[in-house]
Amino acid sequence: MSDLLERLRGRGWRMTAQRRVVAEVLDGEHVHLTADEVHMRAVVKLPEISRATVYNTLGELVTLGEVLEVTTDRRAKRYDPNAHRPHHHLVCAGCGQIRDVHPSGDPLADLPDSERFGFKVSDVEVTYRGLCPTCATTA
Amino acid sequence: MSDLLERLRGRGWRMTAQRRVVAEVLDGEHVHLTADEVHMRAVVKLPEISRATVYNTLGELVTLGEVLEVTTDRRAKRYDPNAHRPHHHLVCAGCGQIRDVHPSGDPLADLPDSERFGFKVSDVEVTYRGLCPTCATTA
DNA sequence: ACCAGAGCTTAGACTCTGTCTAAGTCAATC
DNA sequence: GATTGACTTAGACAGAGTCTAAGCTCTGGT
Ligand SMILES: [Mn+2]
Ligand SMILES: [Mn+2]
Ligand SMILES: [Zn+2]
Ligand SMILES: [Zn+2]
Repeated sequence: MSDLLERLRGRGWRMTAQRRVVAEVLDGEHVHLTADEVHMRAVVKLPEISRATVYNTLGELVTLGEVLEVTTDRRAKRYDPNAHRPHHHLVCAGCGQIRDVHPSGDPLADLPDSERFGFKVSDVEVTYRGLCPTCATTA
Repeated sequence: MSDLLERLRGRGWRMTAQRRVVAEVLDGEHVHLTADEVHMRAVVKLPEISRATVYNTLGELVTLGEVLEVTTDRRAKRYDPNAHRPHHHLVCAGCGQIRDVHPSGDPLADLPDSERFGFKVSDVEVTYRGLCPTCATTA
């Protein structure tokens, strides 16, 4: 993802300090940050960056397919820089941490035509839920 | 689900007009309503019922396992009275409608131990996304 | 049947995410 | 270096849900 900035420039993006910093934050952390977490980390590098710009930039990156949105609950959306290798997620119901997982099997193939109701099905998300080792023992 | 009220009484619930009405709304409609939609329908039967009570009652029903929460986007959560037959969901990206689907295969079995990171995995949600026949042609 | 009181309901304030707006700033081009 | 349209900003706004404090009511015990 280090060539993200190049790809963006190629798409006609103005290269601003703000966009660079948001890209750096996502590049550095292969985790699933909320917009406010991205903002907090961006502020360290560029104190005057605004919340609105972080939201705008994240939205643009999602539209470009460079970052995925992950919604596992009604709390804040999380932004996933691992957009280029398909995967699913395992979420701890206790602490909310998210891990990337790669199940075997193809859930799209598991949906027979008779269960598609004429929909053009284009995507499937699988969310596993459970308790991480820490939360399981602290329960 | 018509014996829902009985089960709830058995669990020590006080039987109030408000709870009865919420249960009736969910019983009557095998669809996926938002809390505000439940409230609107409840108000028809019991005009003074409050939004807070609808939220409280839905939350209790979810805790008891009588109703499922379905979060397919960042809009309002939806409440699913079909809690006793496992199923997954197919969501139209255009109009937001939700259908119950029953894929073959068991996604839980498809998650190898090496991909569980020591989690106690208890549940899996599969969300198919696509366009319904109407939205696919109107696109 | 009546009472006490725990449990339930209510209105509205509040929180949390995220979006929008209008004014100011700046990167890219000339 | 000037121009200009894209970008950024602060803060207002909105939607969904939670919380609170006060009042009401269901239920069990008498
Ligand atoms: Mn991920
Ligand atoms: Mn359902
Ligand atoms: Zn945990
Ligand atoms: Zn549709």
